[in-house]
Amino acid sequence: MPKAKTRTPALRERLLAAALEIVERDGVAALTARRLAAEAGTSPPAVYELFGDKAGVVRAIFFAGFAQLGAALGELRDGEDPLEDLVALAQRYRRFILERPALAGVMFSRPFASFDPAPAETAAGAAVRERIVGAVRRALAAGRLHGDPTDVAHACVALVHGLAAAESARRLGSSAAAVERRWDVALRALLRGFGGG
Amino acid sequence: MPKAKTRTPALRERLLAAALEIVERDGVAALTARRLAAEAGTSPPAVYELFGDKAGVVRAIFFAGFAQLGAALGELRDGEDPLEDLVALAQRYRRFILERPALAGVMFSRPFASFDPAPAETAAGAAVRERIVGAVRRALAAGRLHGDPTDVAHACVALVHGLAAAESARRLGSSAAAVERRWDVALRALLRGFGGG
DNA sequence: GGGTAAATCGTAACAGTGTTTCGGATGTTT
DNA sequence: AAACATCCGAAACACTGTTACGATTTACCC
Repeated sequence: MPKAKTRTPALRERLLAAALEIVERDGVAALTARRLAAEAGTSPPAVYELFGDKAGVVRAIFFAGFAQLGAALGELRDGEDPLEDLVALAQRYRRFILERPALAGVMFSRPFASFDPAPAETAAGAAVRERIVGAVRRALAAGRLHGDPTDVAHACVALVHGLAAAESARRLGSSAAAVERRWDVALRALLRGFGGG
Repeated sequence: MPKAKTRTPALRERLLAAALEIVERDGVAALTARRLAAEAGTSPPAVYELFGDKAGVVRAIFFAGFAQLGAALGELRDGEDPLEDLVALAQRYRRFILERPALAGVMFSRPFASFDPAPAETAAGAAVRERIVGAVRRALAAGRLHGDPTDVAHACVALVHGLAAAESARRLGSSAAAVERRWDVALRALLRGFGGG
């Protein structure tokens, strides 16, 4: 038999952690196969065995980012007012972008890429979407919103995603106060339009 | 004296046209200095003399994209109902993004960290912003909407981007009718939330 | 006209990238 | 100890952004 394998799932996790660190420390441009391998104490071919290609590394970062965002949203507890829960979700969403700008850049950098129909990509954001959709459903059940649940949920998710992408590209305004106000104004307007107070 | 210069503004325009074609045909990853130079019948150093560096080429595409979007929106004529004008603008915006996903990707993602879209978009997107904010202002003047025009415009644009991202990821619904309805429902809810009837 | 000088162009080079090959190292088995 | 199967990473390959520099072309001057 051969010698013991070191290119294991454990090494994959170490590489992914190193990749996230490189991206957050030096930006996505600094993420190269050689640097990543060195940072994790291995060699470039290991990266290719474990991730396929460089796009695979970026894809893994993309997944990890949405997983972390989903976890952050999951920490929020449901309150009395489902509408305020939705606002709180949006605020947490925004805080994530502010705290991890480089990671958010990777997550929102391919806005309309004519991706190959990648079901995995949509799976990445499933937890995030689920959280928002759940709050919408509760608001509908409480009579605070009206309309088709799926339509309302899609609209809310789209607006939050659009605001996140805009802020991540620094396109939502120059002053922090203006950006924050725009999140609030936009979200409350949409909720009001769906019958919310 | 020297020989006649060929790296003129005219060549710059030919290069820019070739760059747009490459991006739309093969994606932004296929845009390399050598390919671009070959496509325009010149050599790589010409690209660097006329655009500075590769980021300069991308920046030029960014500007050209907003000019084209501004022209597309400019073709729409004002109607009687400012709210319907806004809906029509959104639909045209949507069509642009879906018809030219690669170009839209360059325009609405942050291609380079050193390239801050905020001030650049101020210059490039002037016509676009003018068109949307103008329609919002008319709606405000007609008493059909309420709020800060810039805030309202940003909210509309964010929603449009979010819906476009969802649609191009095939996440907005399976049937064309459902997708269409969701665009309409979401947009009209937002306008309603801003005081539109 | 011939020679000089200036200015332009594109070839070729440099460093660094993603990616793959392959020879040597490693451990197991007989 | 010898044979063997397997794994790893140094090195190679094609390509990238970018730049230095020699070849080439033109205008001018004597």
